[in-house]
Amino acid sequence: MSKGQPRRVEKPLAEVEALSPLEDNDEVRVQKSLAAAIYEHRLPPGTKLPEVDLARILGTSRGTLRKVLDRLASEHLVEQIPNRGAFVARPTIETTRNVYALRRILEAGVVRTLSQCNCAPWINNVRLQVGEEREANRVGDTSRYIRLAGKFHLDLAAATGNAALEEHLQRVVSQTSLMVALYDLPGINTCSVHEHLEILQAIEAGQHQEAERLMEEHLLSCERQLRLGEERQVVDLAQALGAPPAALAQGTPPIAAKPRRKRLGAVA
Amino acid sequence: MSKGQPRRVEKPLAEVEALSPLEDNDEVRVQKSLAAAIYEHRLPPGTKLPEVDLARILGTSRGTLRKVLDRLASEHLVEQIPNRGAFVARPTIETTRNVYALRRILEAGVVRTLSQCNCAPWINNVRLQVGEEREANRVGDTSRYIRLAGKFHLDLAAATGNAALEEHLQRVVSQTSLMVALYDLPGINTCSVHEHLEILQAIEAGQHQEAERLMEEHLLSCERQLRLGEERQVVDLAQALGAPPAALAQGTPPIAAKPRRKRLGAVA
DNA sequence: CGGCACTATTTTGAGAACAATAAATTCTGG
DNA sequence: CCAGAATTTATTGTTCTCAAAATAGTGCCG
Repeated sequence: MSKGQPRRVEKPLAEVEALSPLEDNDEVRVQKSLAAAIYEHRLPPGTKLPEVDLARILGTSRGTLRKVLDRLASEHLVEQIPNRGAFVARPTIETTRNVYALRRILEAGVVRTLSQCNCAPWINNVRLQVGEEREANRVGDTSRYIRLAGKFHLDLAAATGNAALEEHLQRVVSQTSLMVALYDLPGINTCSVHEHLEILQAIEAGQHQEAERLMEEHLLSCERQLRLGEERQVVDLAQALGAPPAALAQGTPPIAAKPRRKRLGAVA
Repeated sequence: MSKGQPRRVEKPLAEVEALSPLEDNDEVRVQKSLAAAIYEHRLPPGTKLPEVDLARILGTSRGTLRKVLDRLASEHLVEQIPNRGAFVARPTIETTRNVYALRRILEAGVVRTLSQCNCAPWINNVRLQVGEEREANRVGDTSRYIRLAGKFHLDLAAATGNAALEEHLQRVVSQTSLMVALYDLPGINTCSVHEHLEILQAIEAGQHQEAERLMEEHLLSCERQLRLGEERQVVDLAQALGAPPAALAQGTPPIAAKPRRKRLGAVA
């Protein structure tokens, strides 16, 4: 037989091969969209995330969206309440303190690791990005500023070449963004660009100890900018009464009802 | 109808209430089972995990098992290959080095944090457990020994009171178990009980620096016990040819085929 | 007029059936 | 007897449907 043509010819073969870095699978695309929206404060903590609406908005099926919500829940970016649905997470004050402490540990480790590497190739790129950071801050582009400020820390982690370290830091940095959204005073900006530059300088100069100290100090000052004294309820009320967000999140009610007690004795 | 009695009386109310801490949900039960089996080397790296079989064995539905596999994949305990299924993960040598480096960072942070706490209440319990550890090691109860050796590190993390730190360490410790299964020489035992005791001693004596140094040294020596020079393929062949596991994992072929190519959406 | 119980709607949770893909086997031709 | 291709089988992936739970709305009674 003429075997020049196997019978699979009708199968689309062009699109089967290249995929991973260029075009994204539906799942990862949806996950990135949602994670970015949460990270950049376009979806404030407590926002309800109804499955069908989100699926329609993001152009995917309910099943995949469900999977994405599960995964984001495992990263503590969303909370899932049984039979109630998913909400953008609202980390407690205690969690906030813990995560900042963890960040200090991780990022001190990053700086220490970097002190054994060659900084030359990447440090200039990072420095340029800090410039963009400053610019975004000046202009008032919050989303962009948040993204870049986080990217600074993640870039340092990436520069270590330790993918595991980078991944774990990614998680806590994402969580941190939620905490900033919850507890930060609106006018103040979290990461000081100046401190970022100082850290870079110390790294470049080979002053490990000093760089490590500066990083810990920087993270401490970030944490100190948060209002962690008050109860979470206060923040709720402020959000609920003070600012009707209207167009912020698509029509979502500004407060998420407290997960009522798990239905104890309904019948007395 | 007589409305004095609300109509919901016939609803079973006993089973509605208590659930969270005492009895486990199906999902978490299955996840714990699988994670424990992997952690304790009852399911060696590369083992195929077919959905229907596992679902039947663990007494759950395919859907929930699927969810559990997804979650374990996000913790890097299993690898998922599109259209091929899930396998117990086989971390590379590079990943192994990275994870050990991350453990050094995290656990040095644990010890540092502990130096600011009051050790009195918990340190005796931990010391008792190290005794059990030694006993399990002497008797040759591998599963128990693995569990206890890991538990030492996790207990220290738990003692810090930082849940986030504990959670992240949990992840890397679990991964470490896979690496030990892959790269450790069979006869040697990973965590030296003696070193654990030394670390406890230093913590109790308030010698922070020394405790931190001992911990890093301990983790370094754990990593050094692994054969990380050789390629992973060698280990594969050794497993495949040398030891027919038979009853180890239920009838699973000893090698996992190389992940071909990742797949794409495929819809034209 | 306010509170409570009931009904109805909406939303989530889970199972089952169906479709797609890769591996294994068998069949045919050289 | 071997090689290669087509079929068959087994396993995964997706979608759909149905049931359960919670919330919101409505009417009734105090």
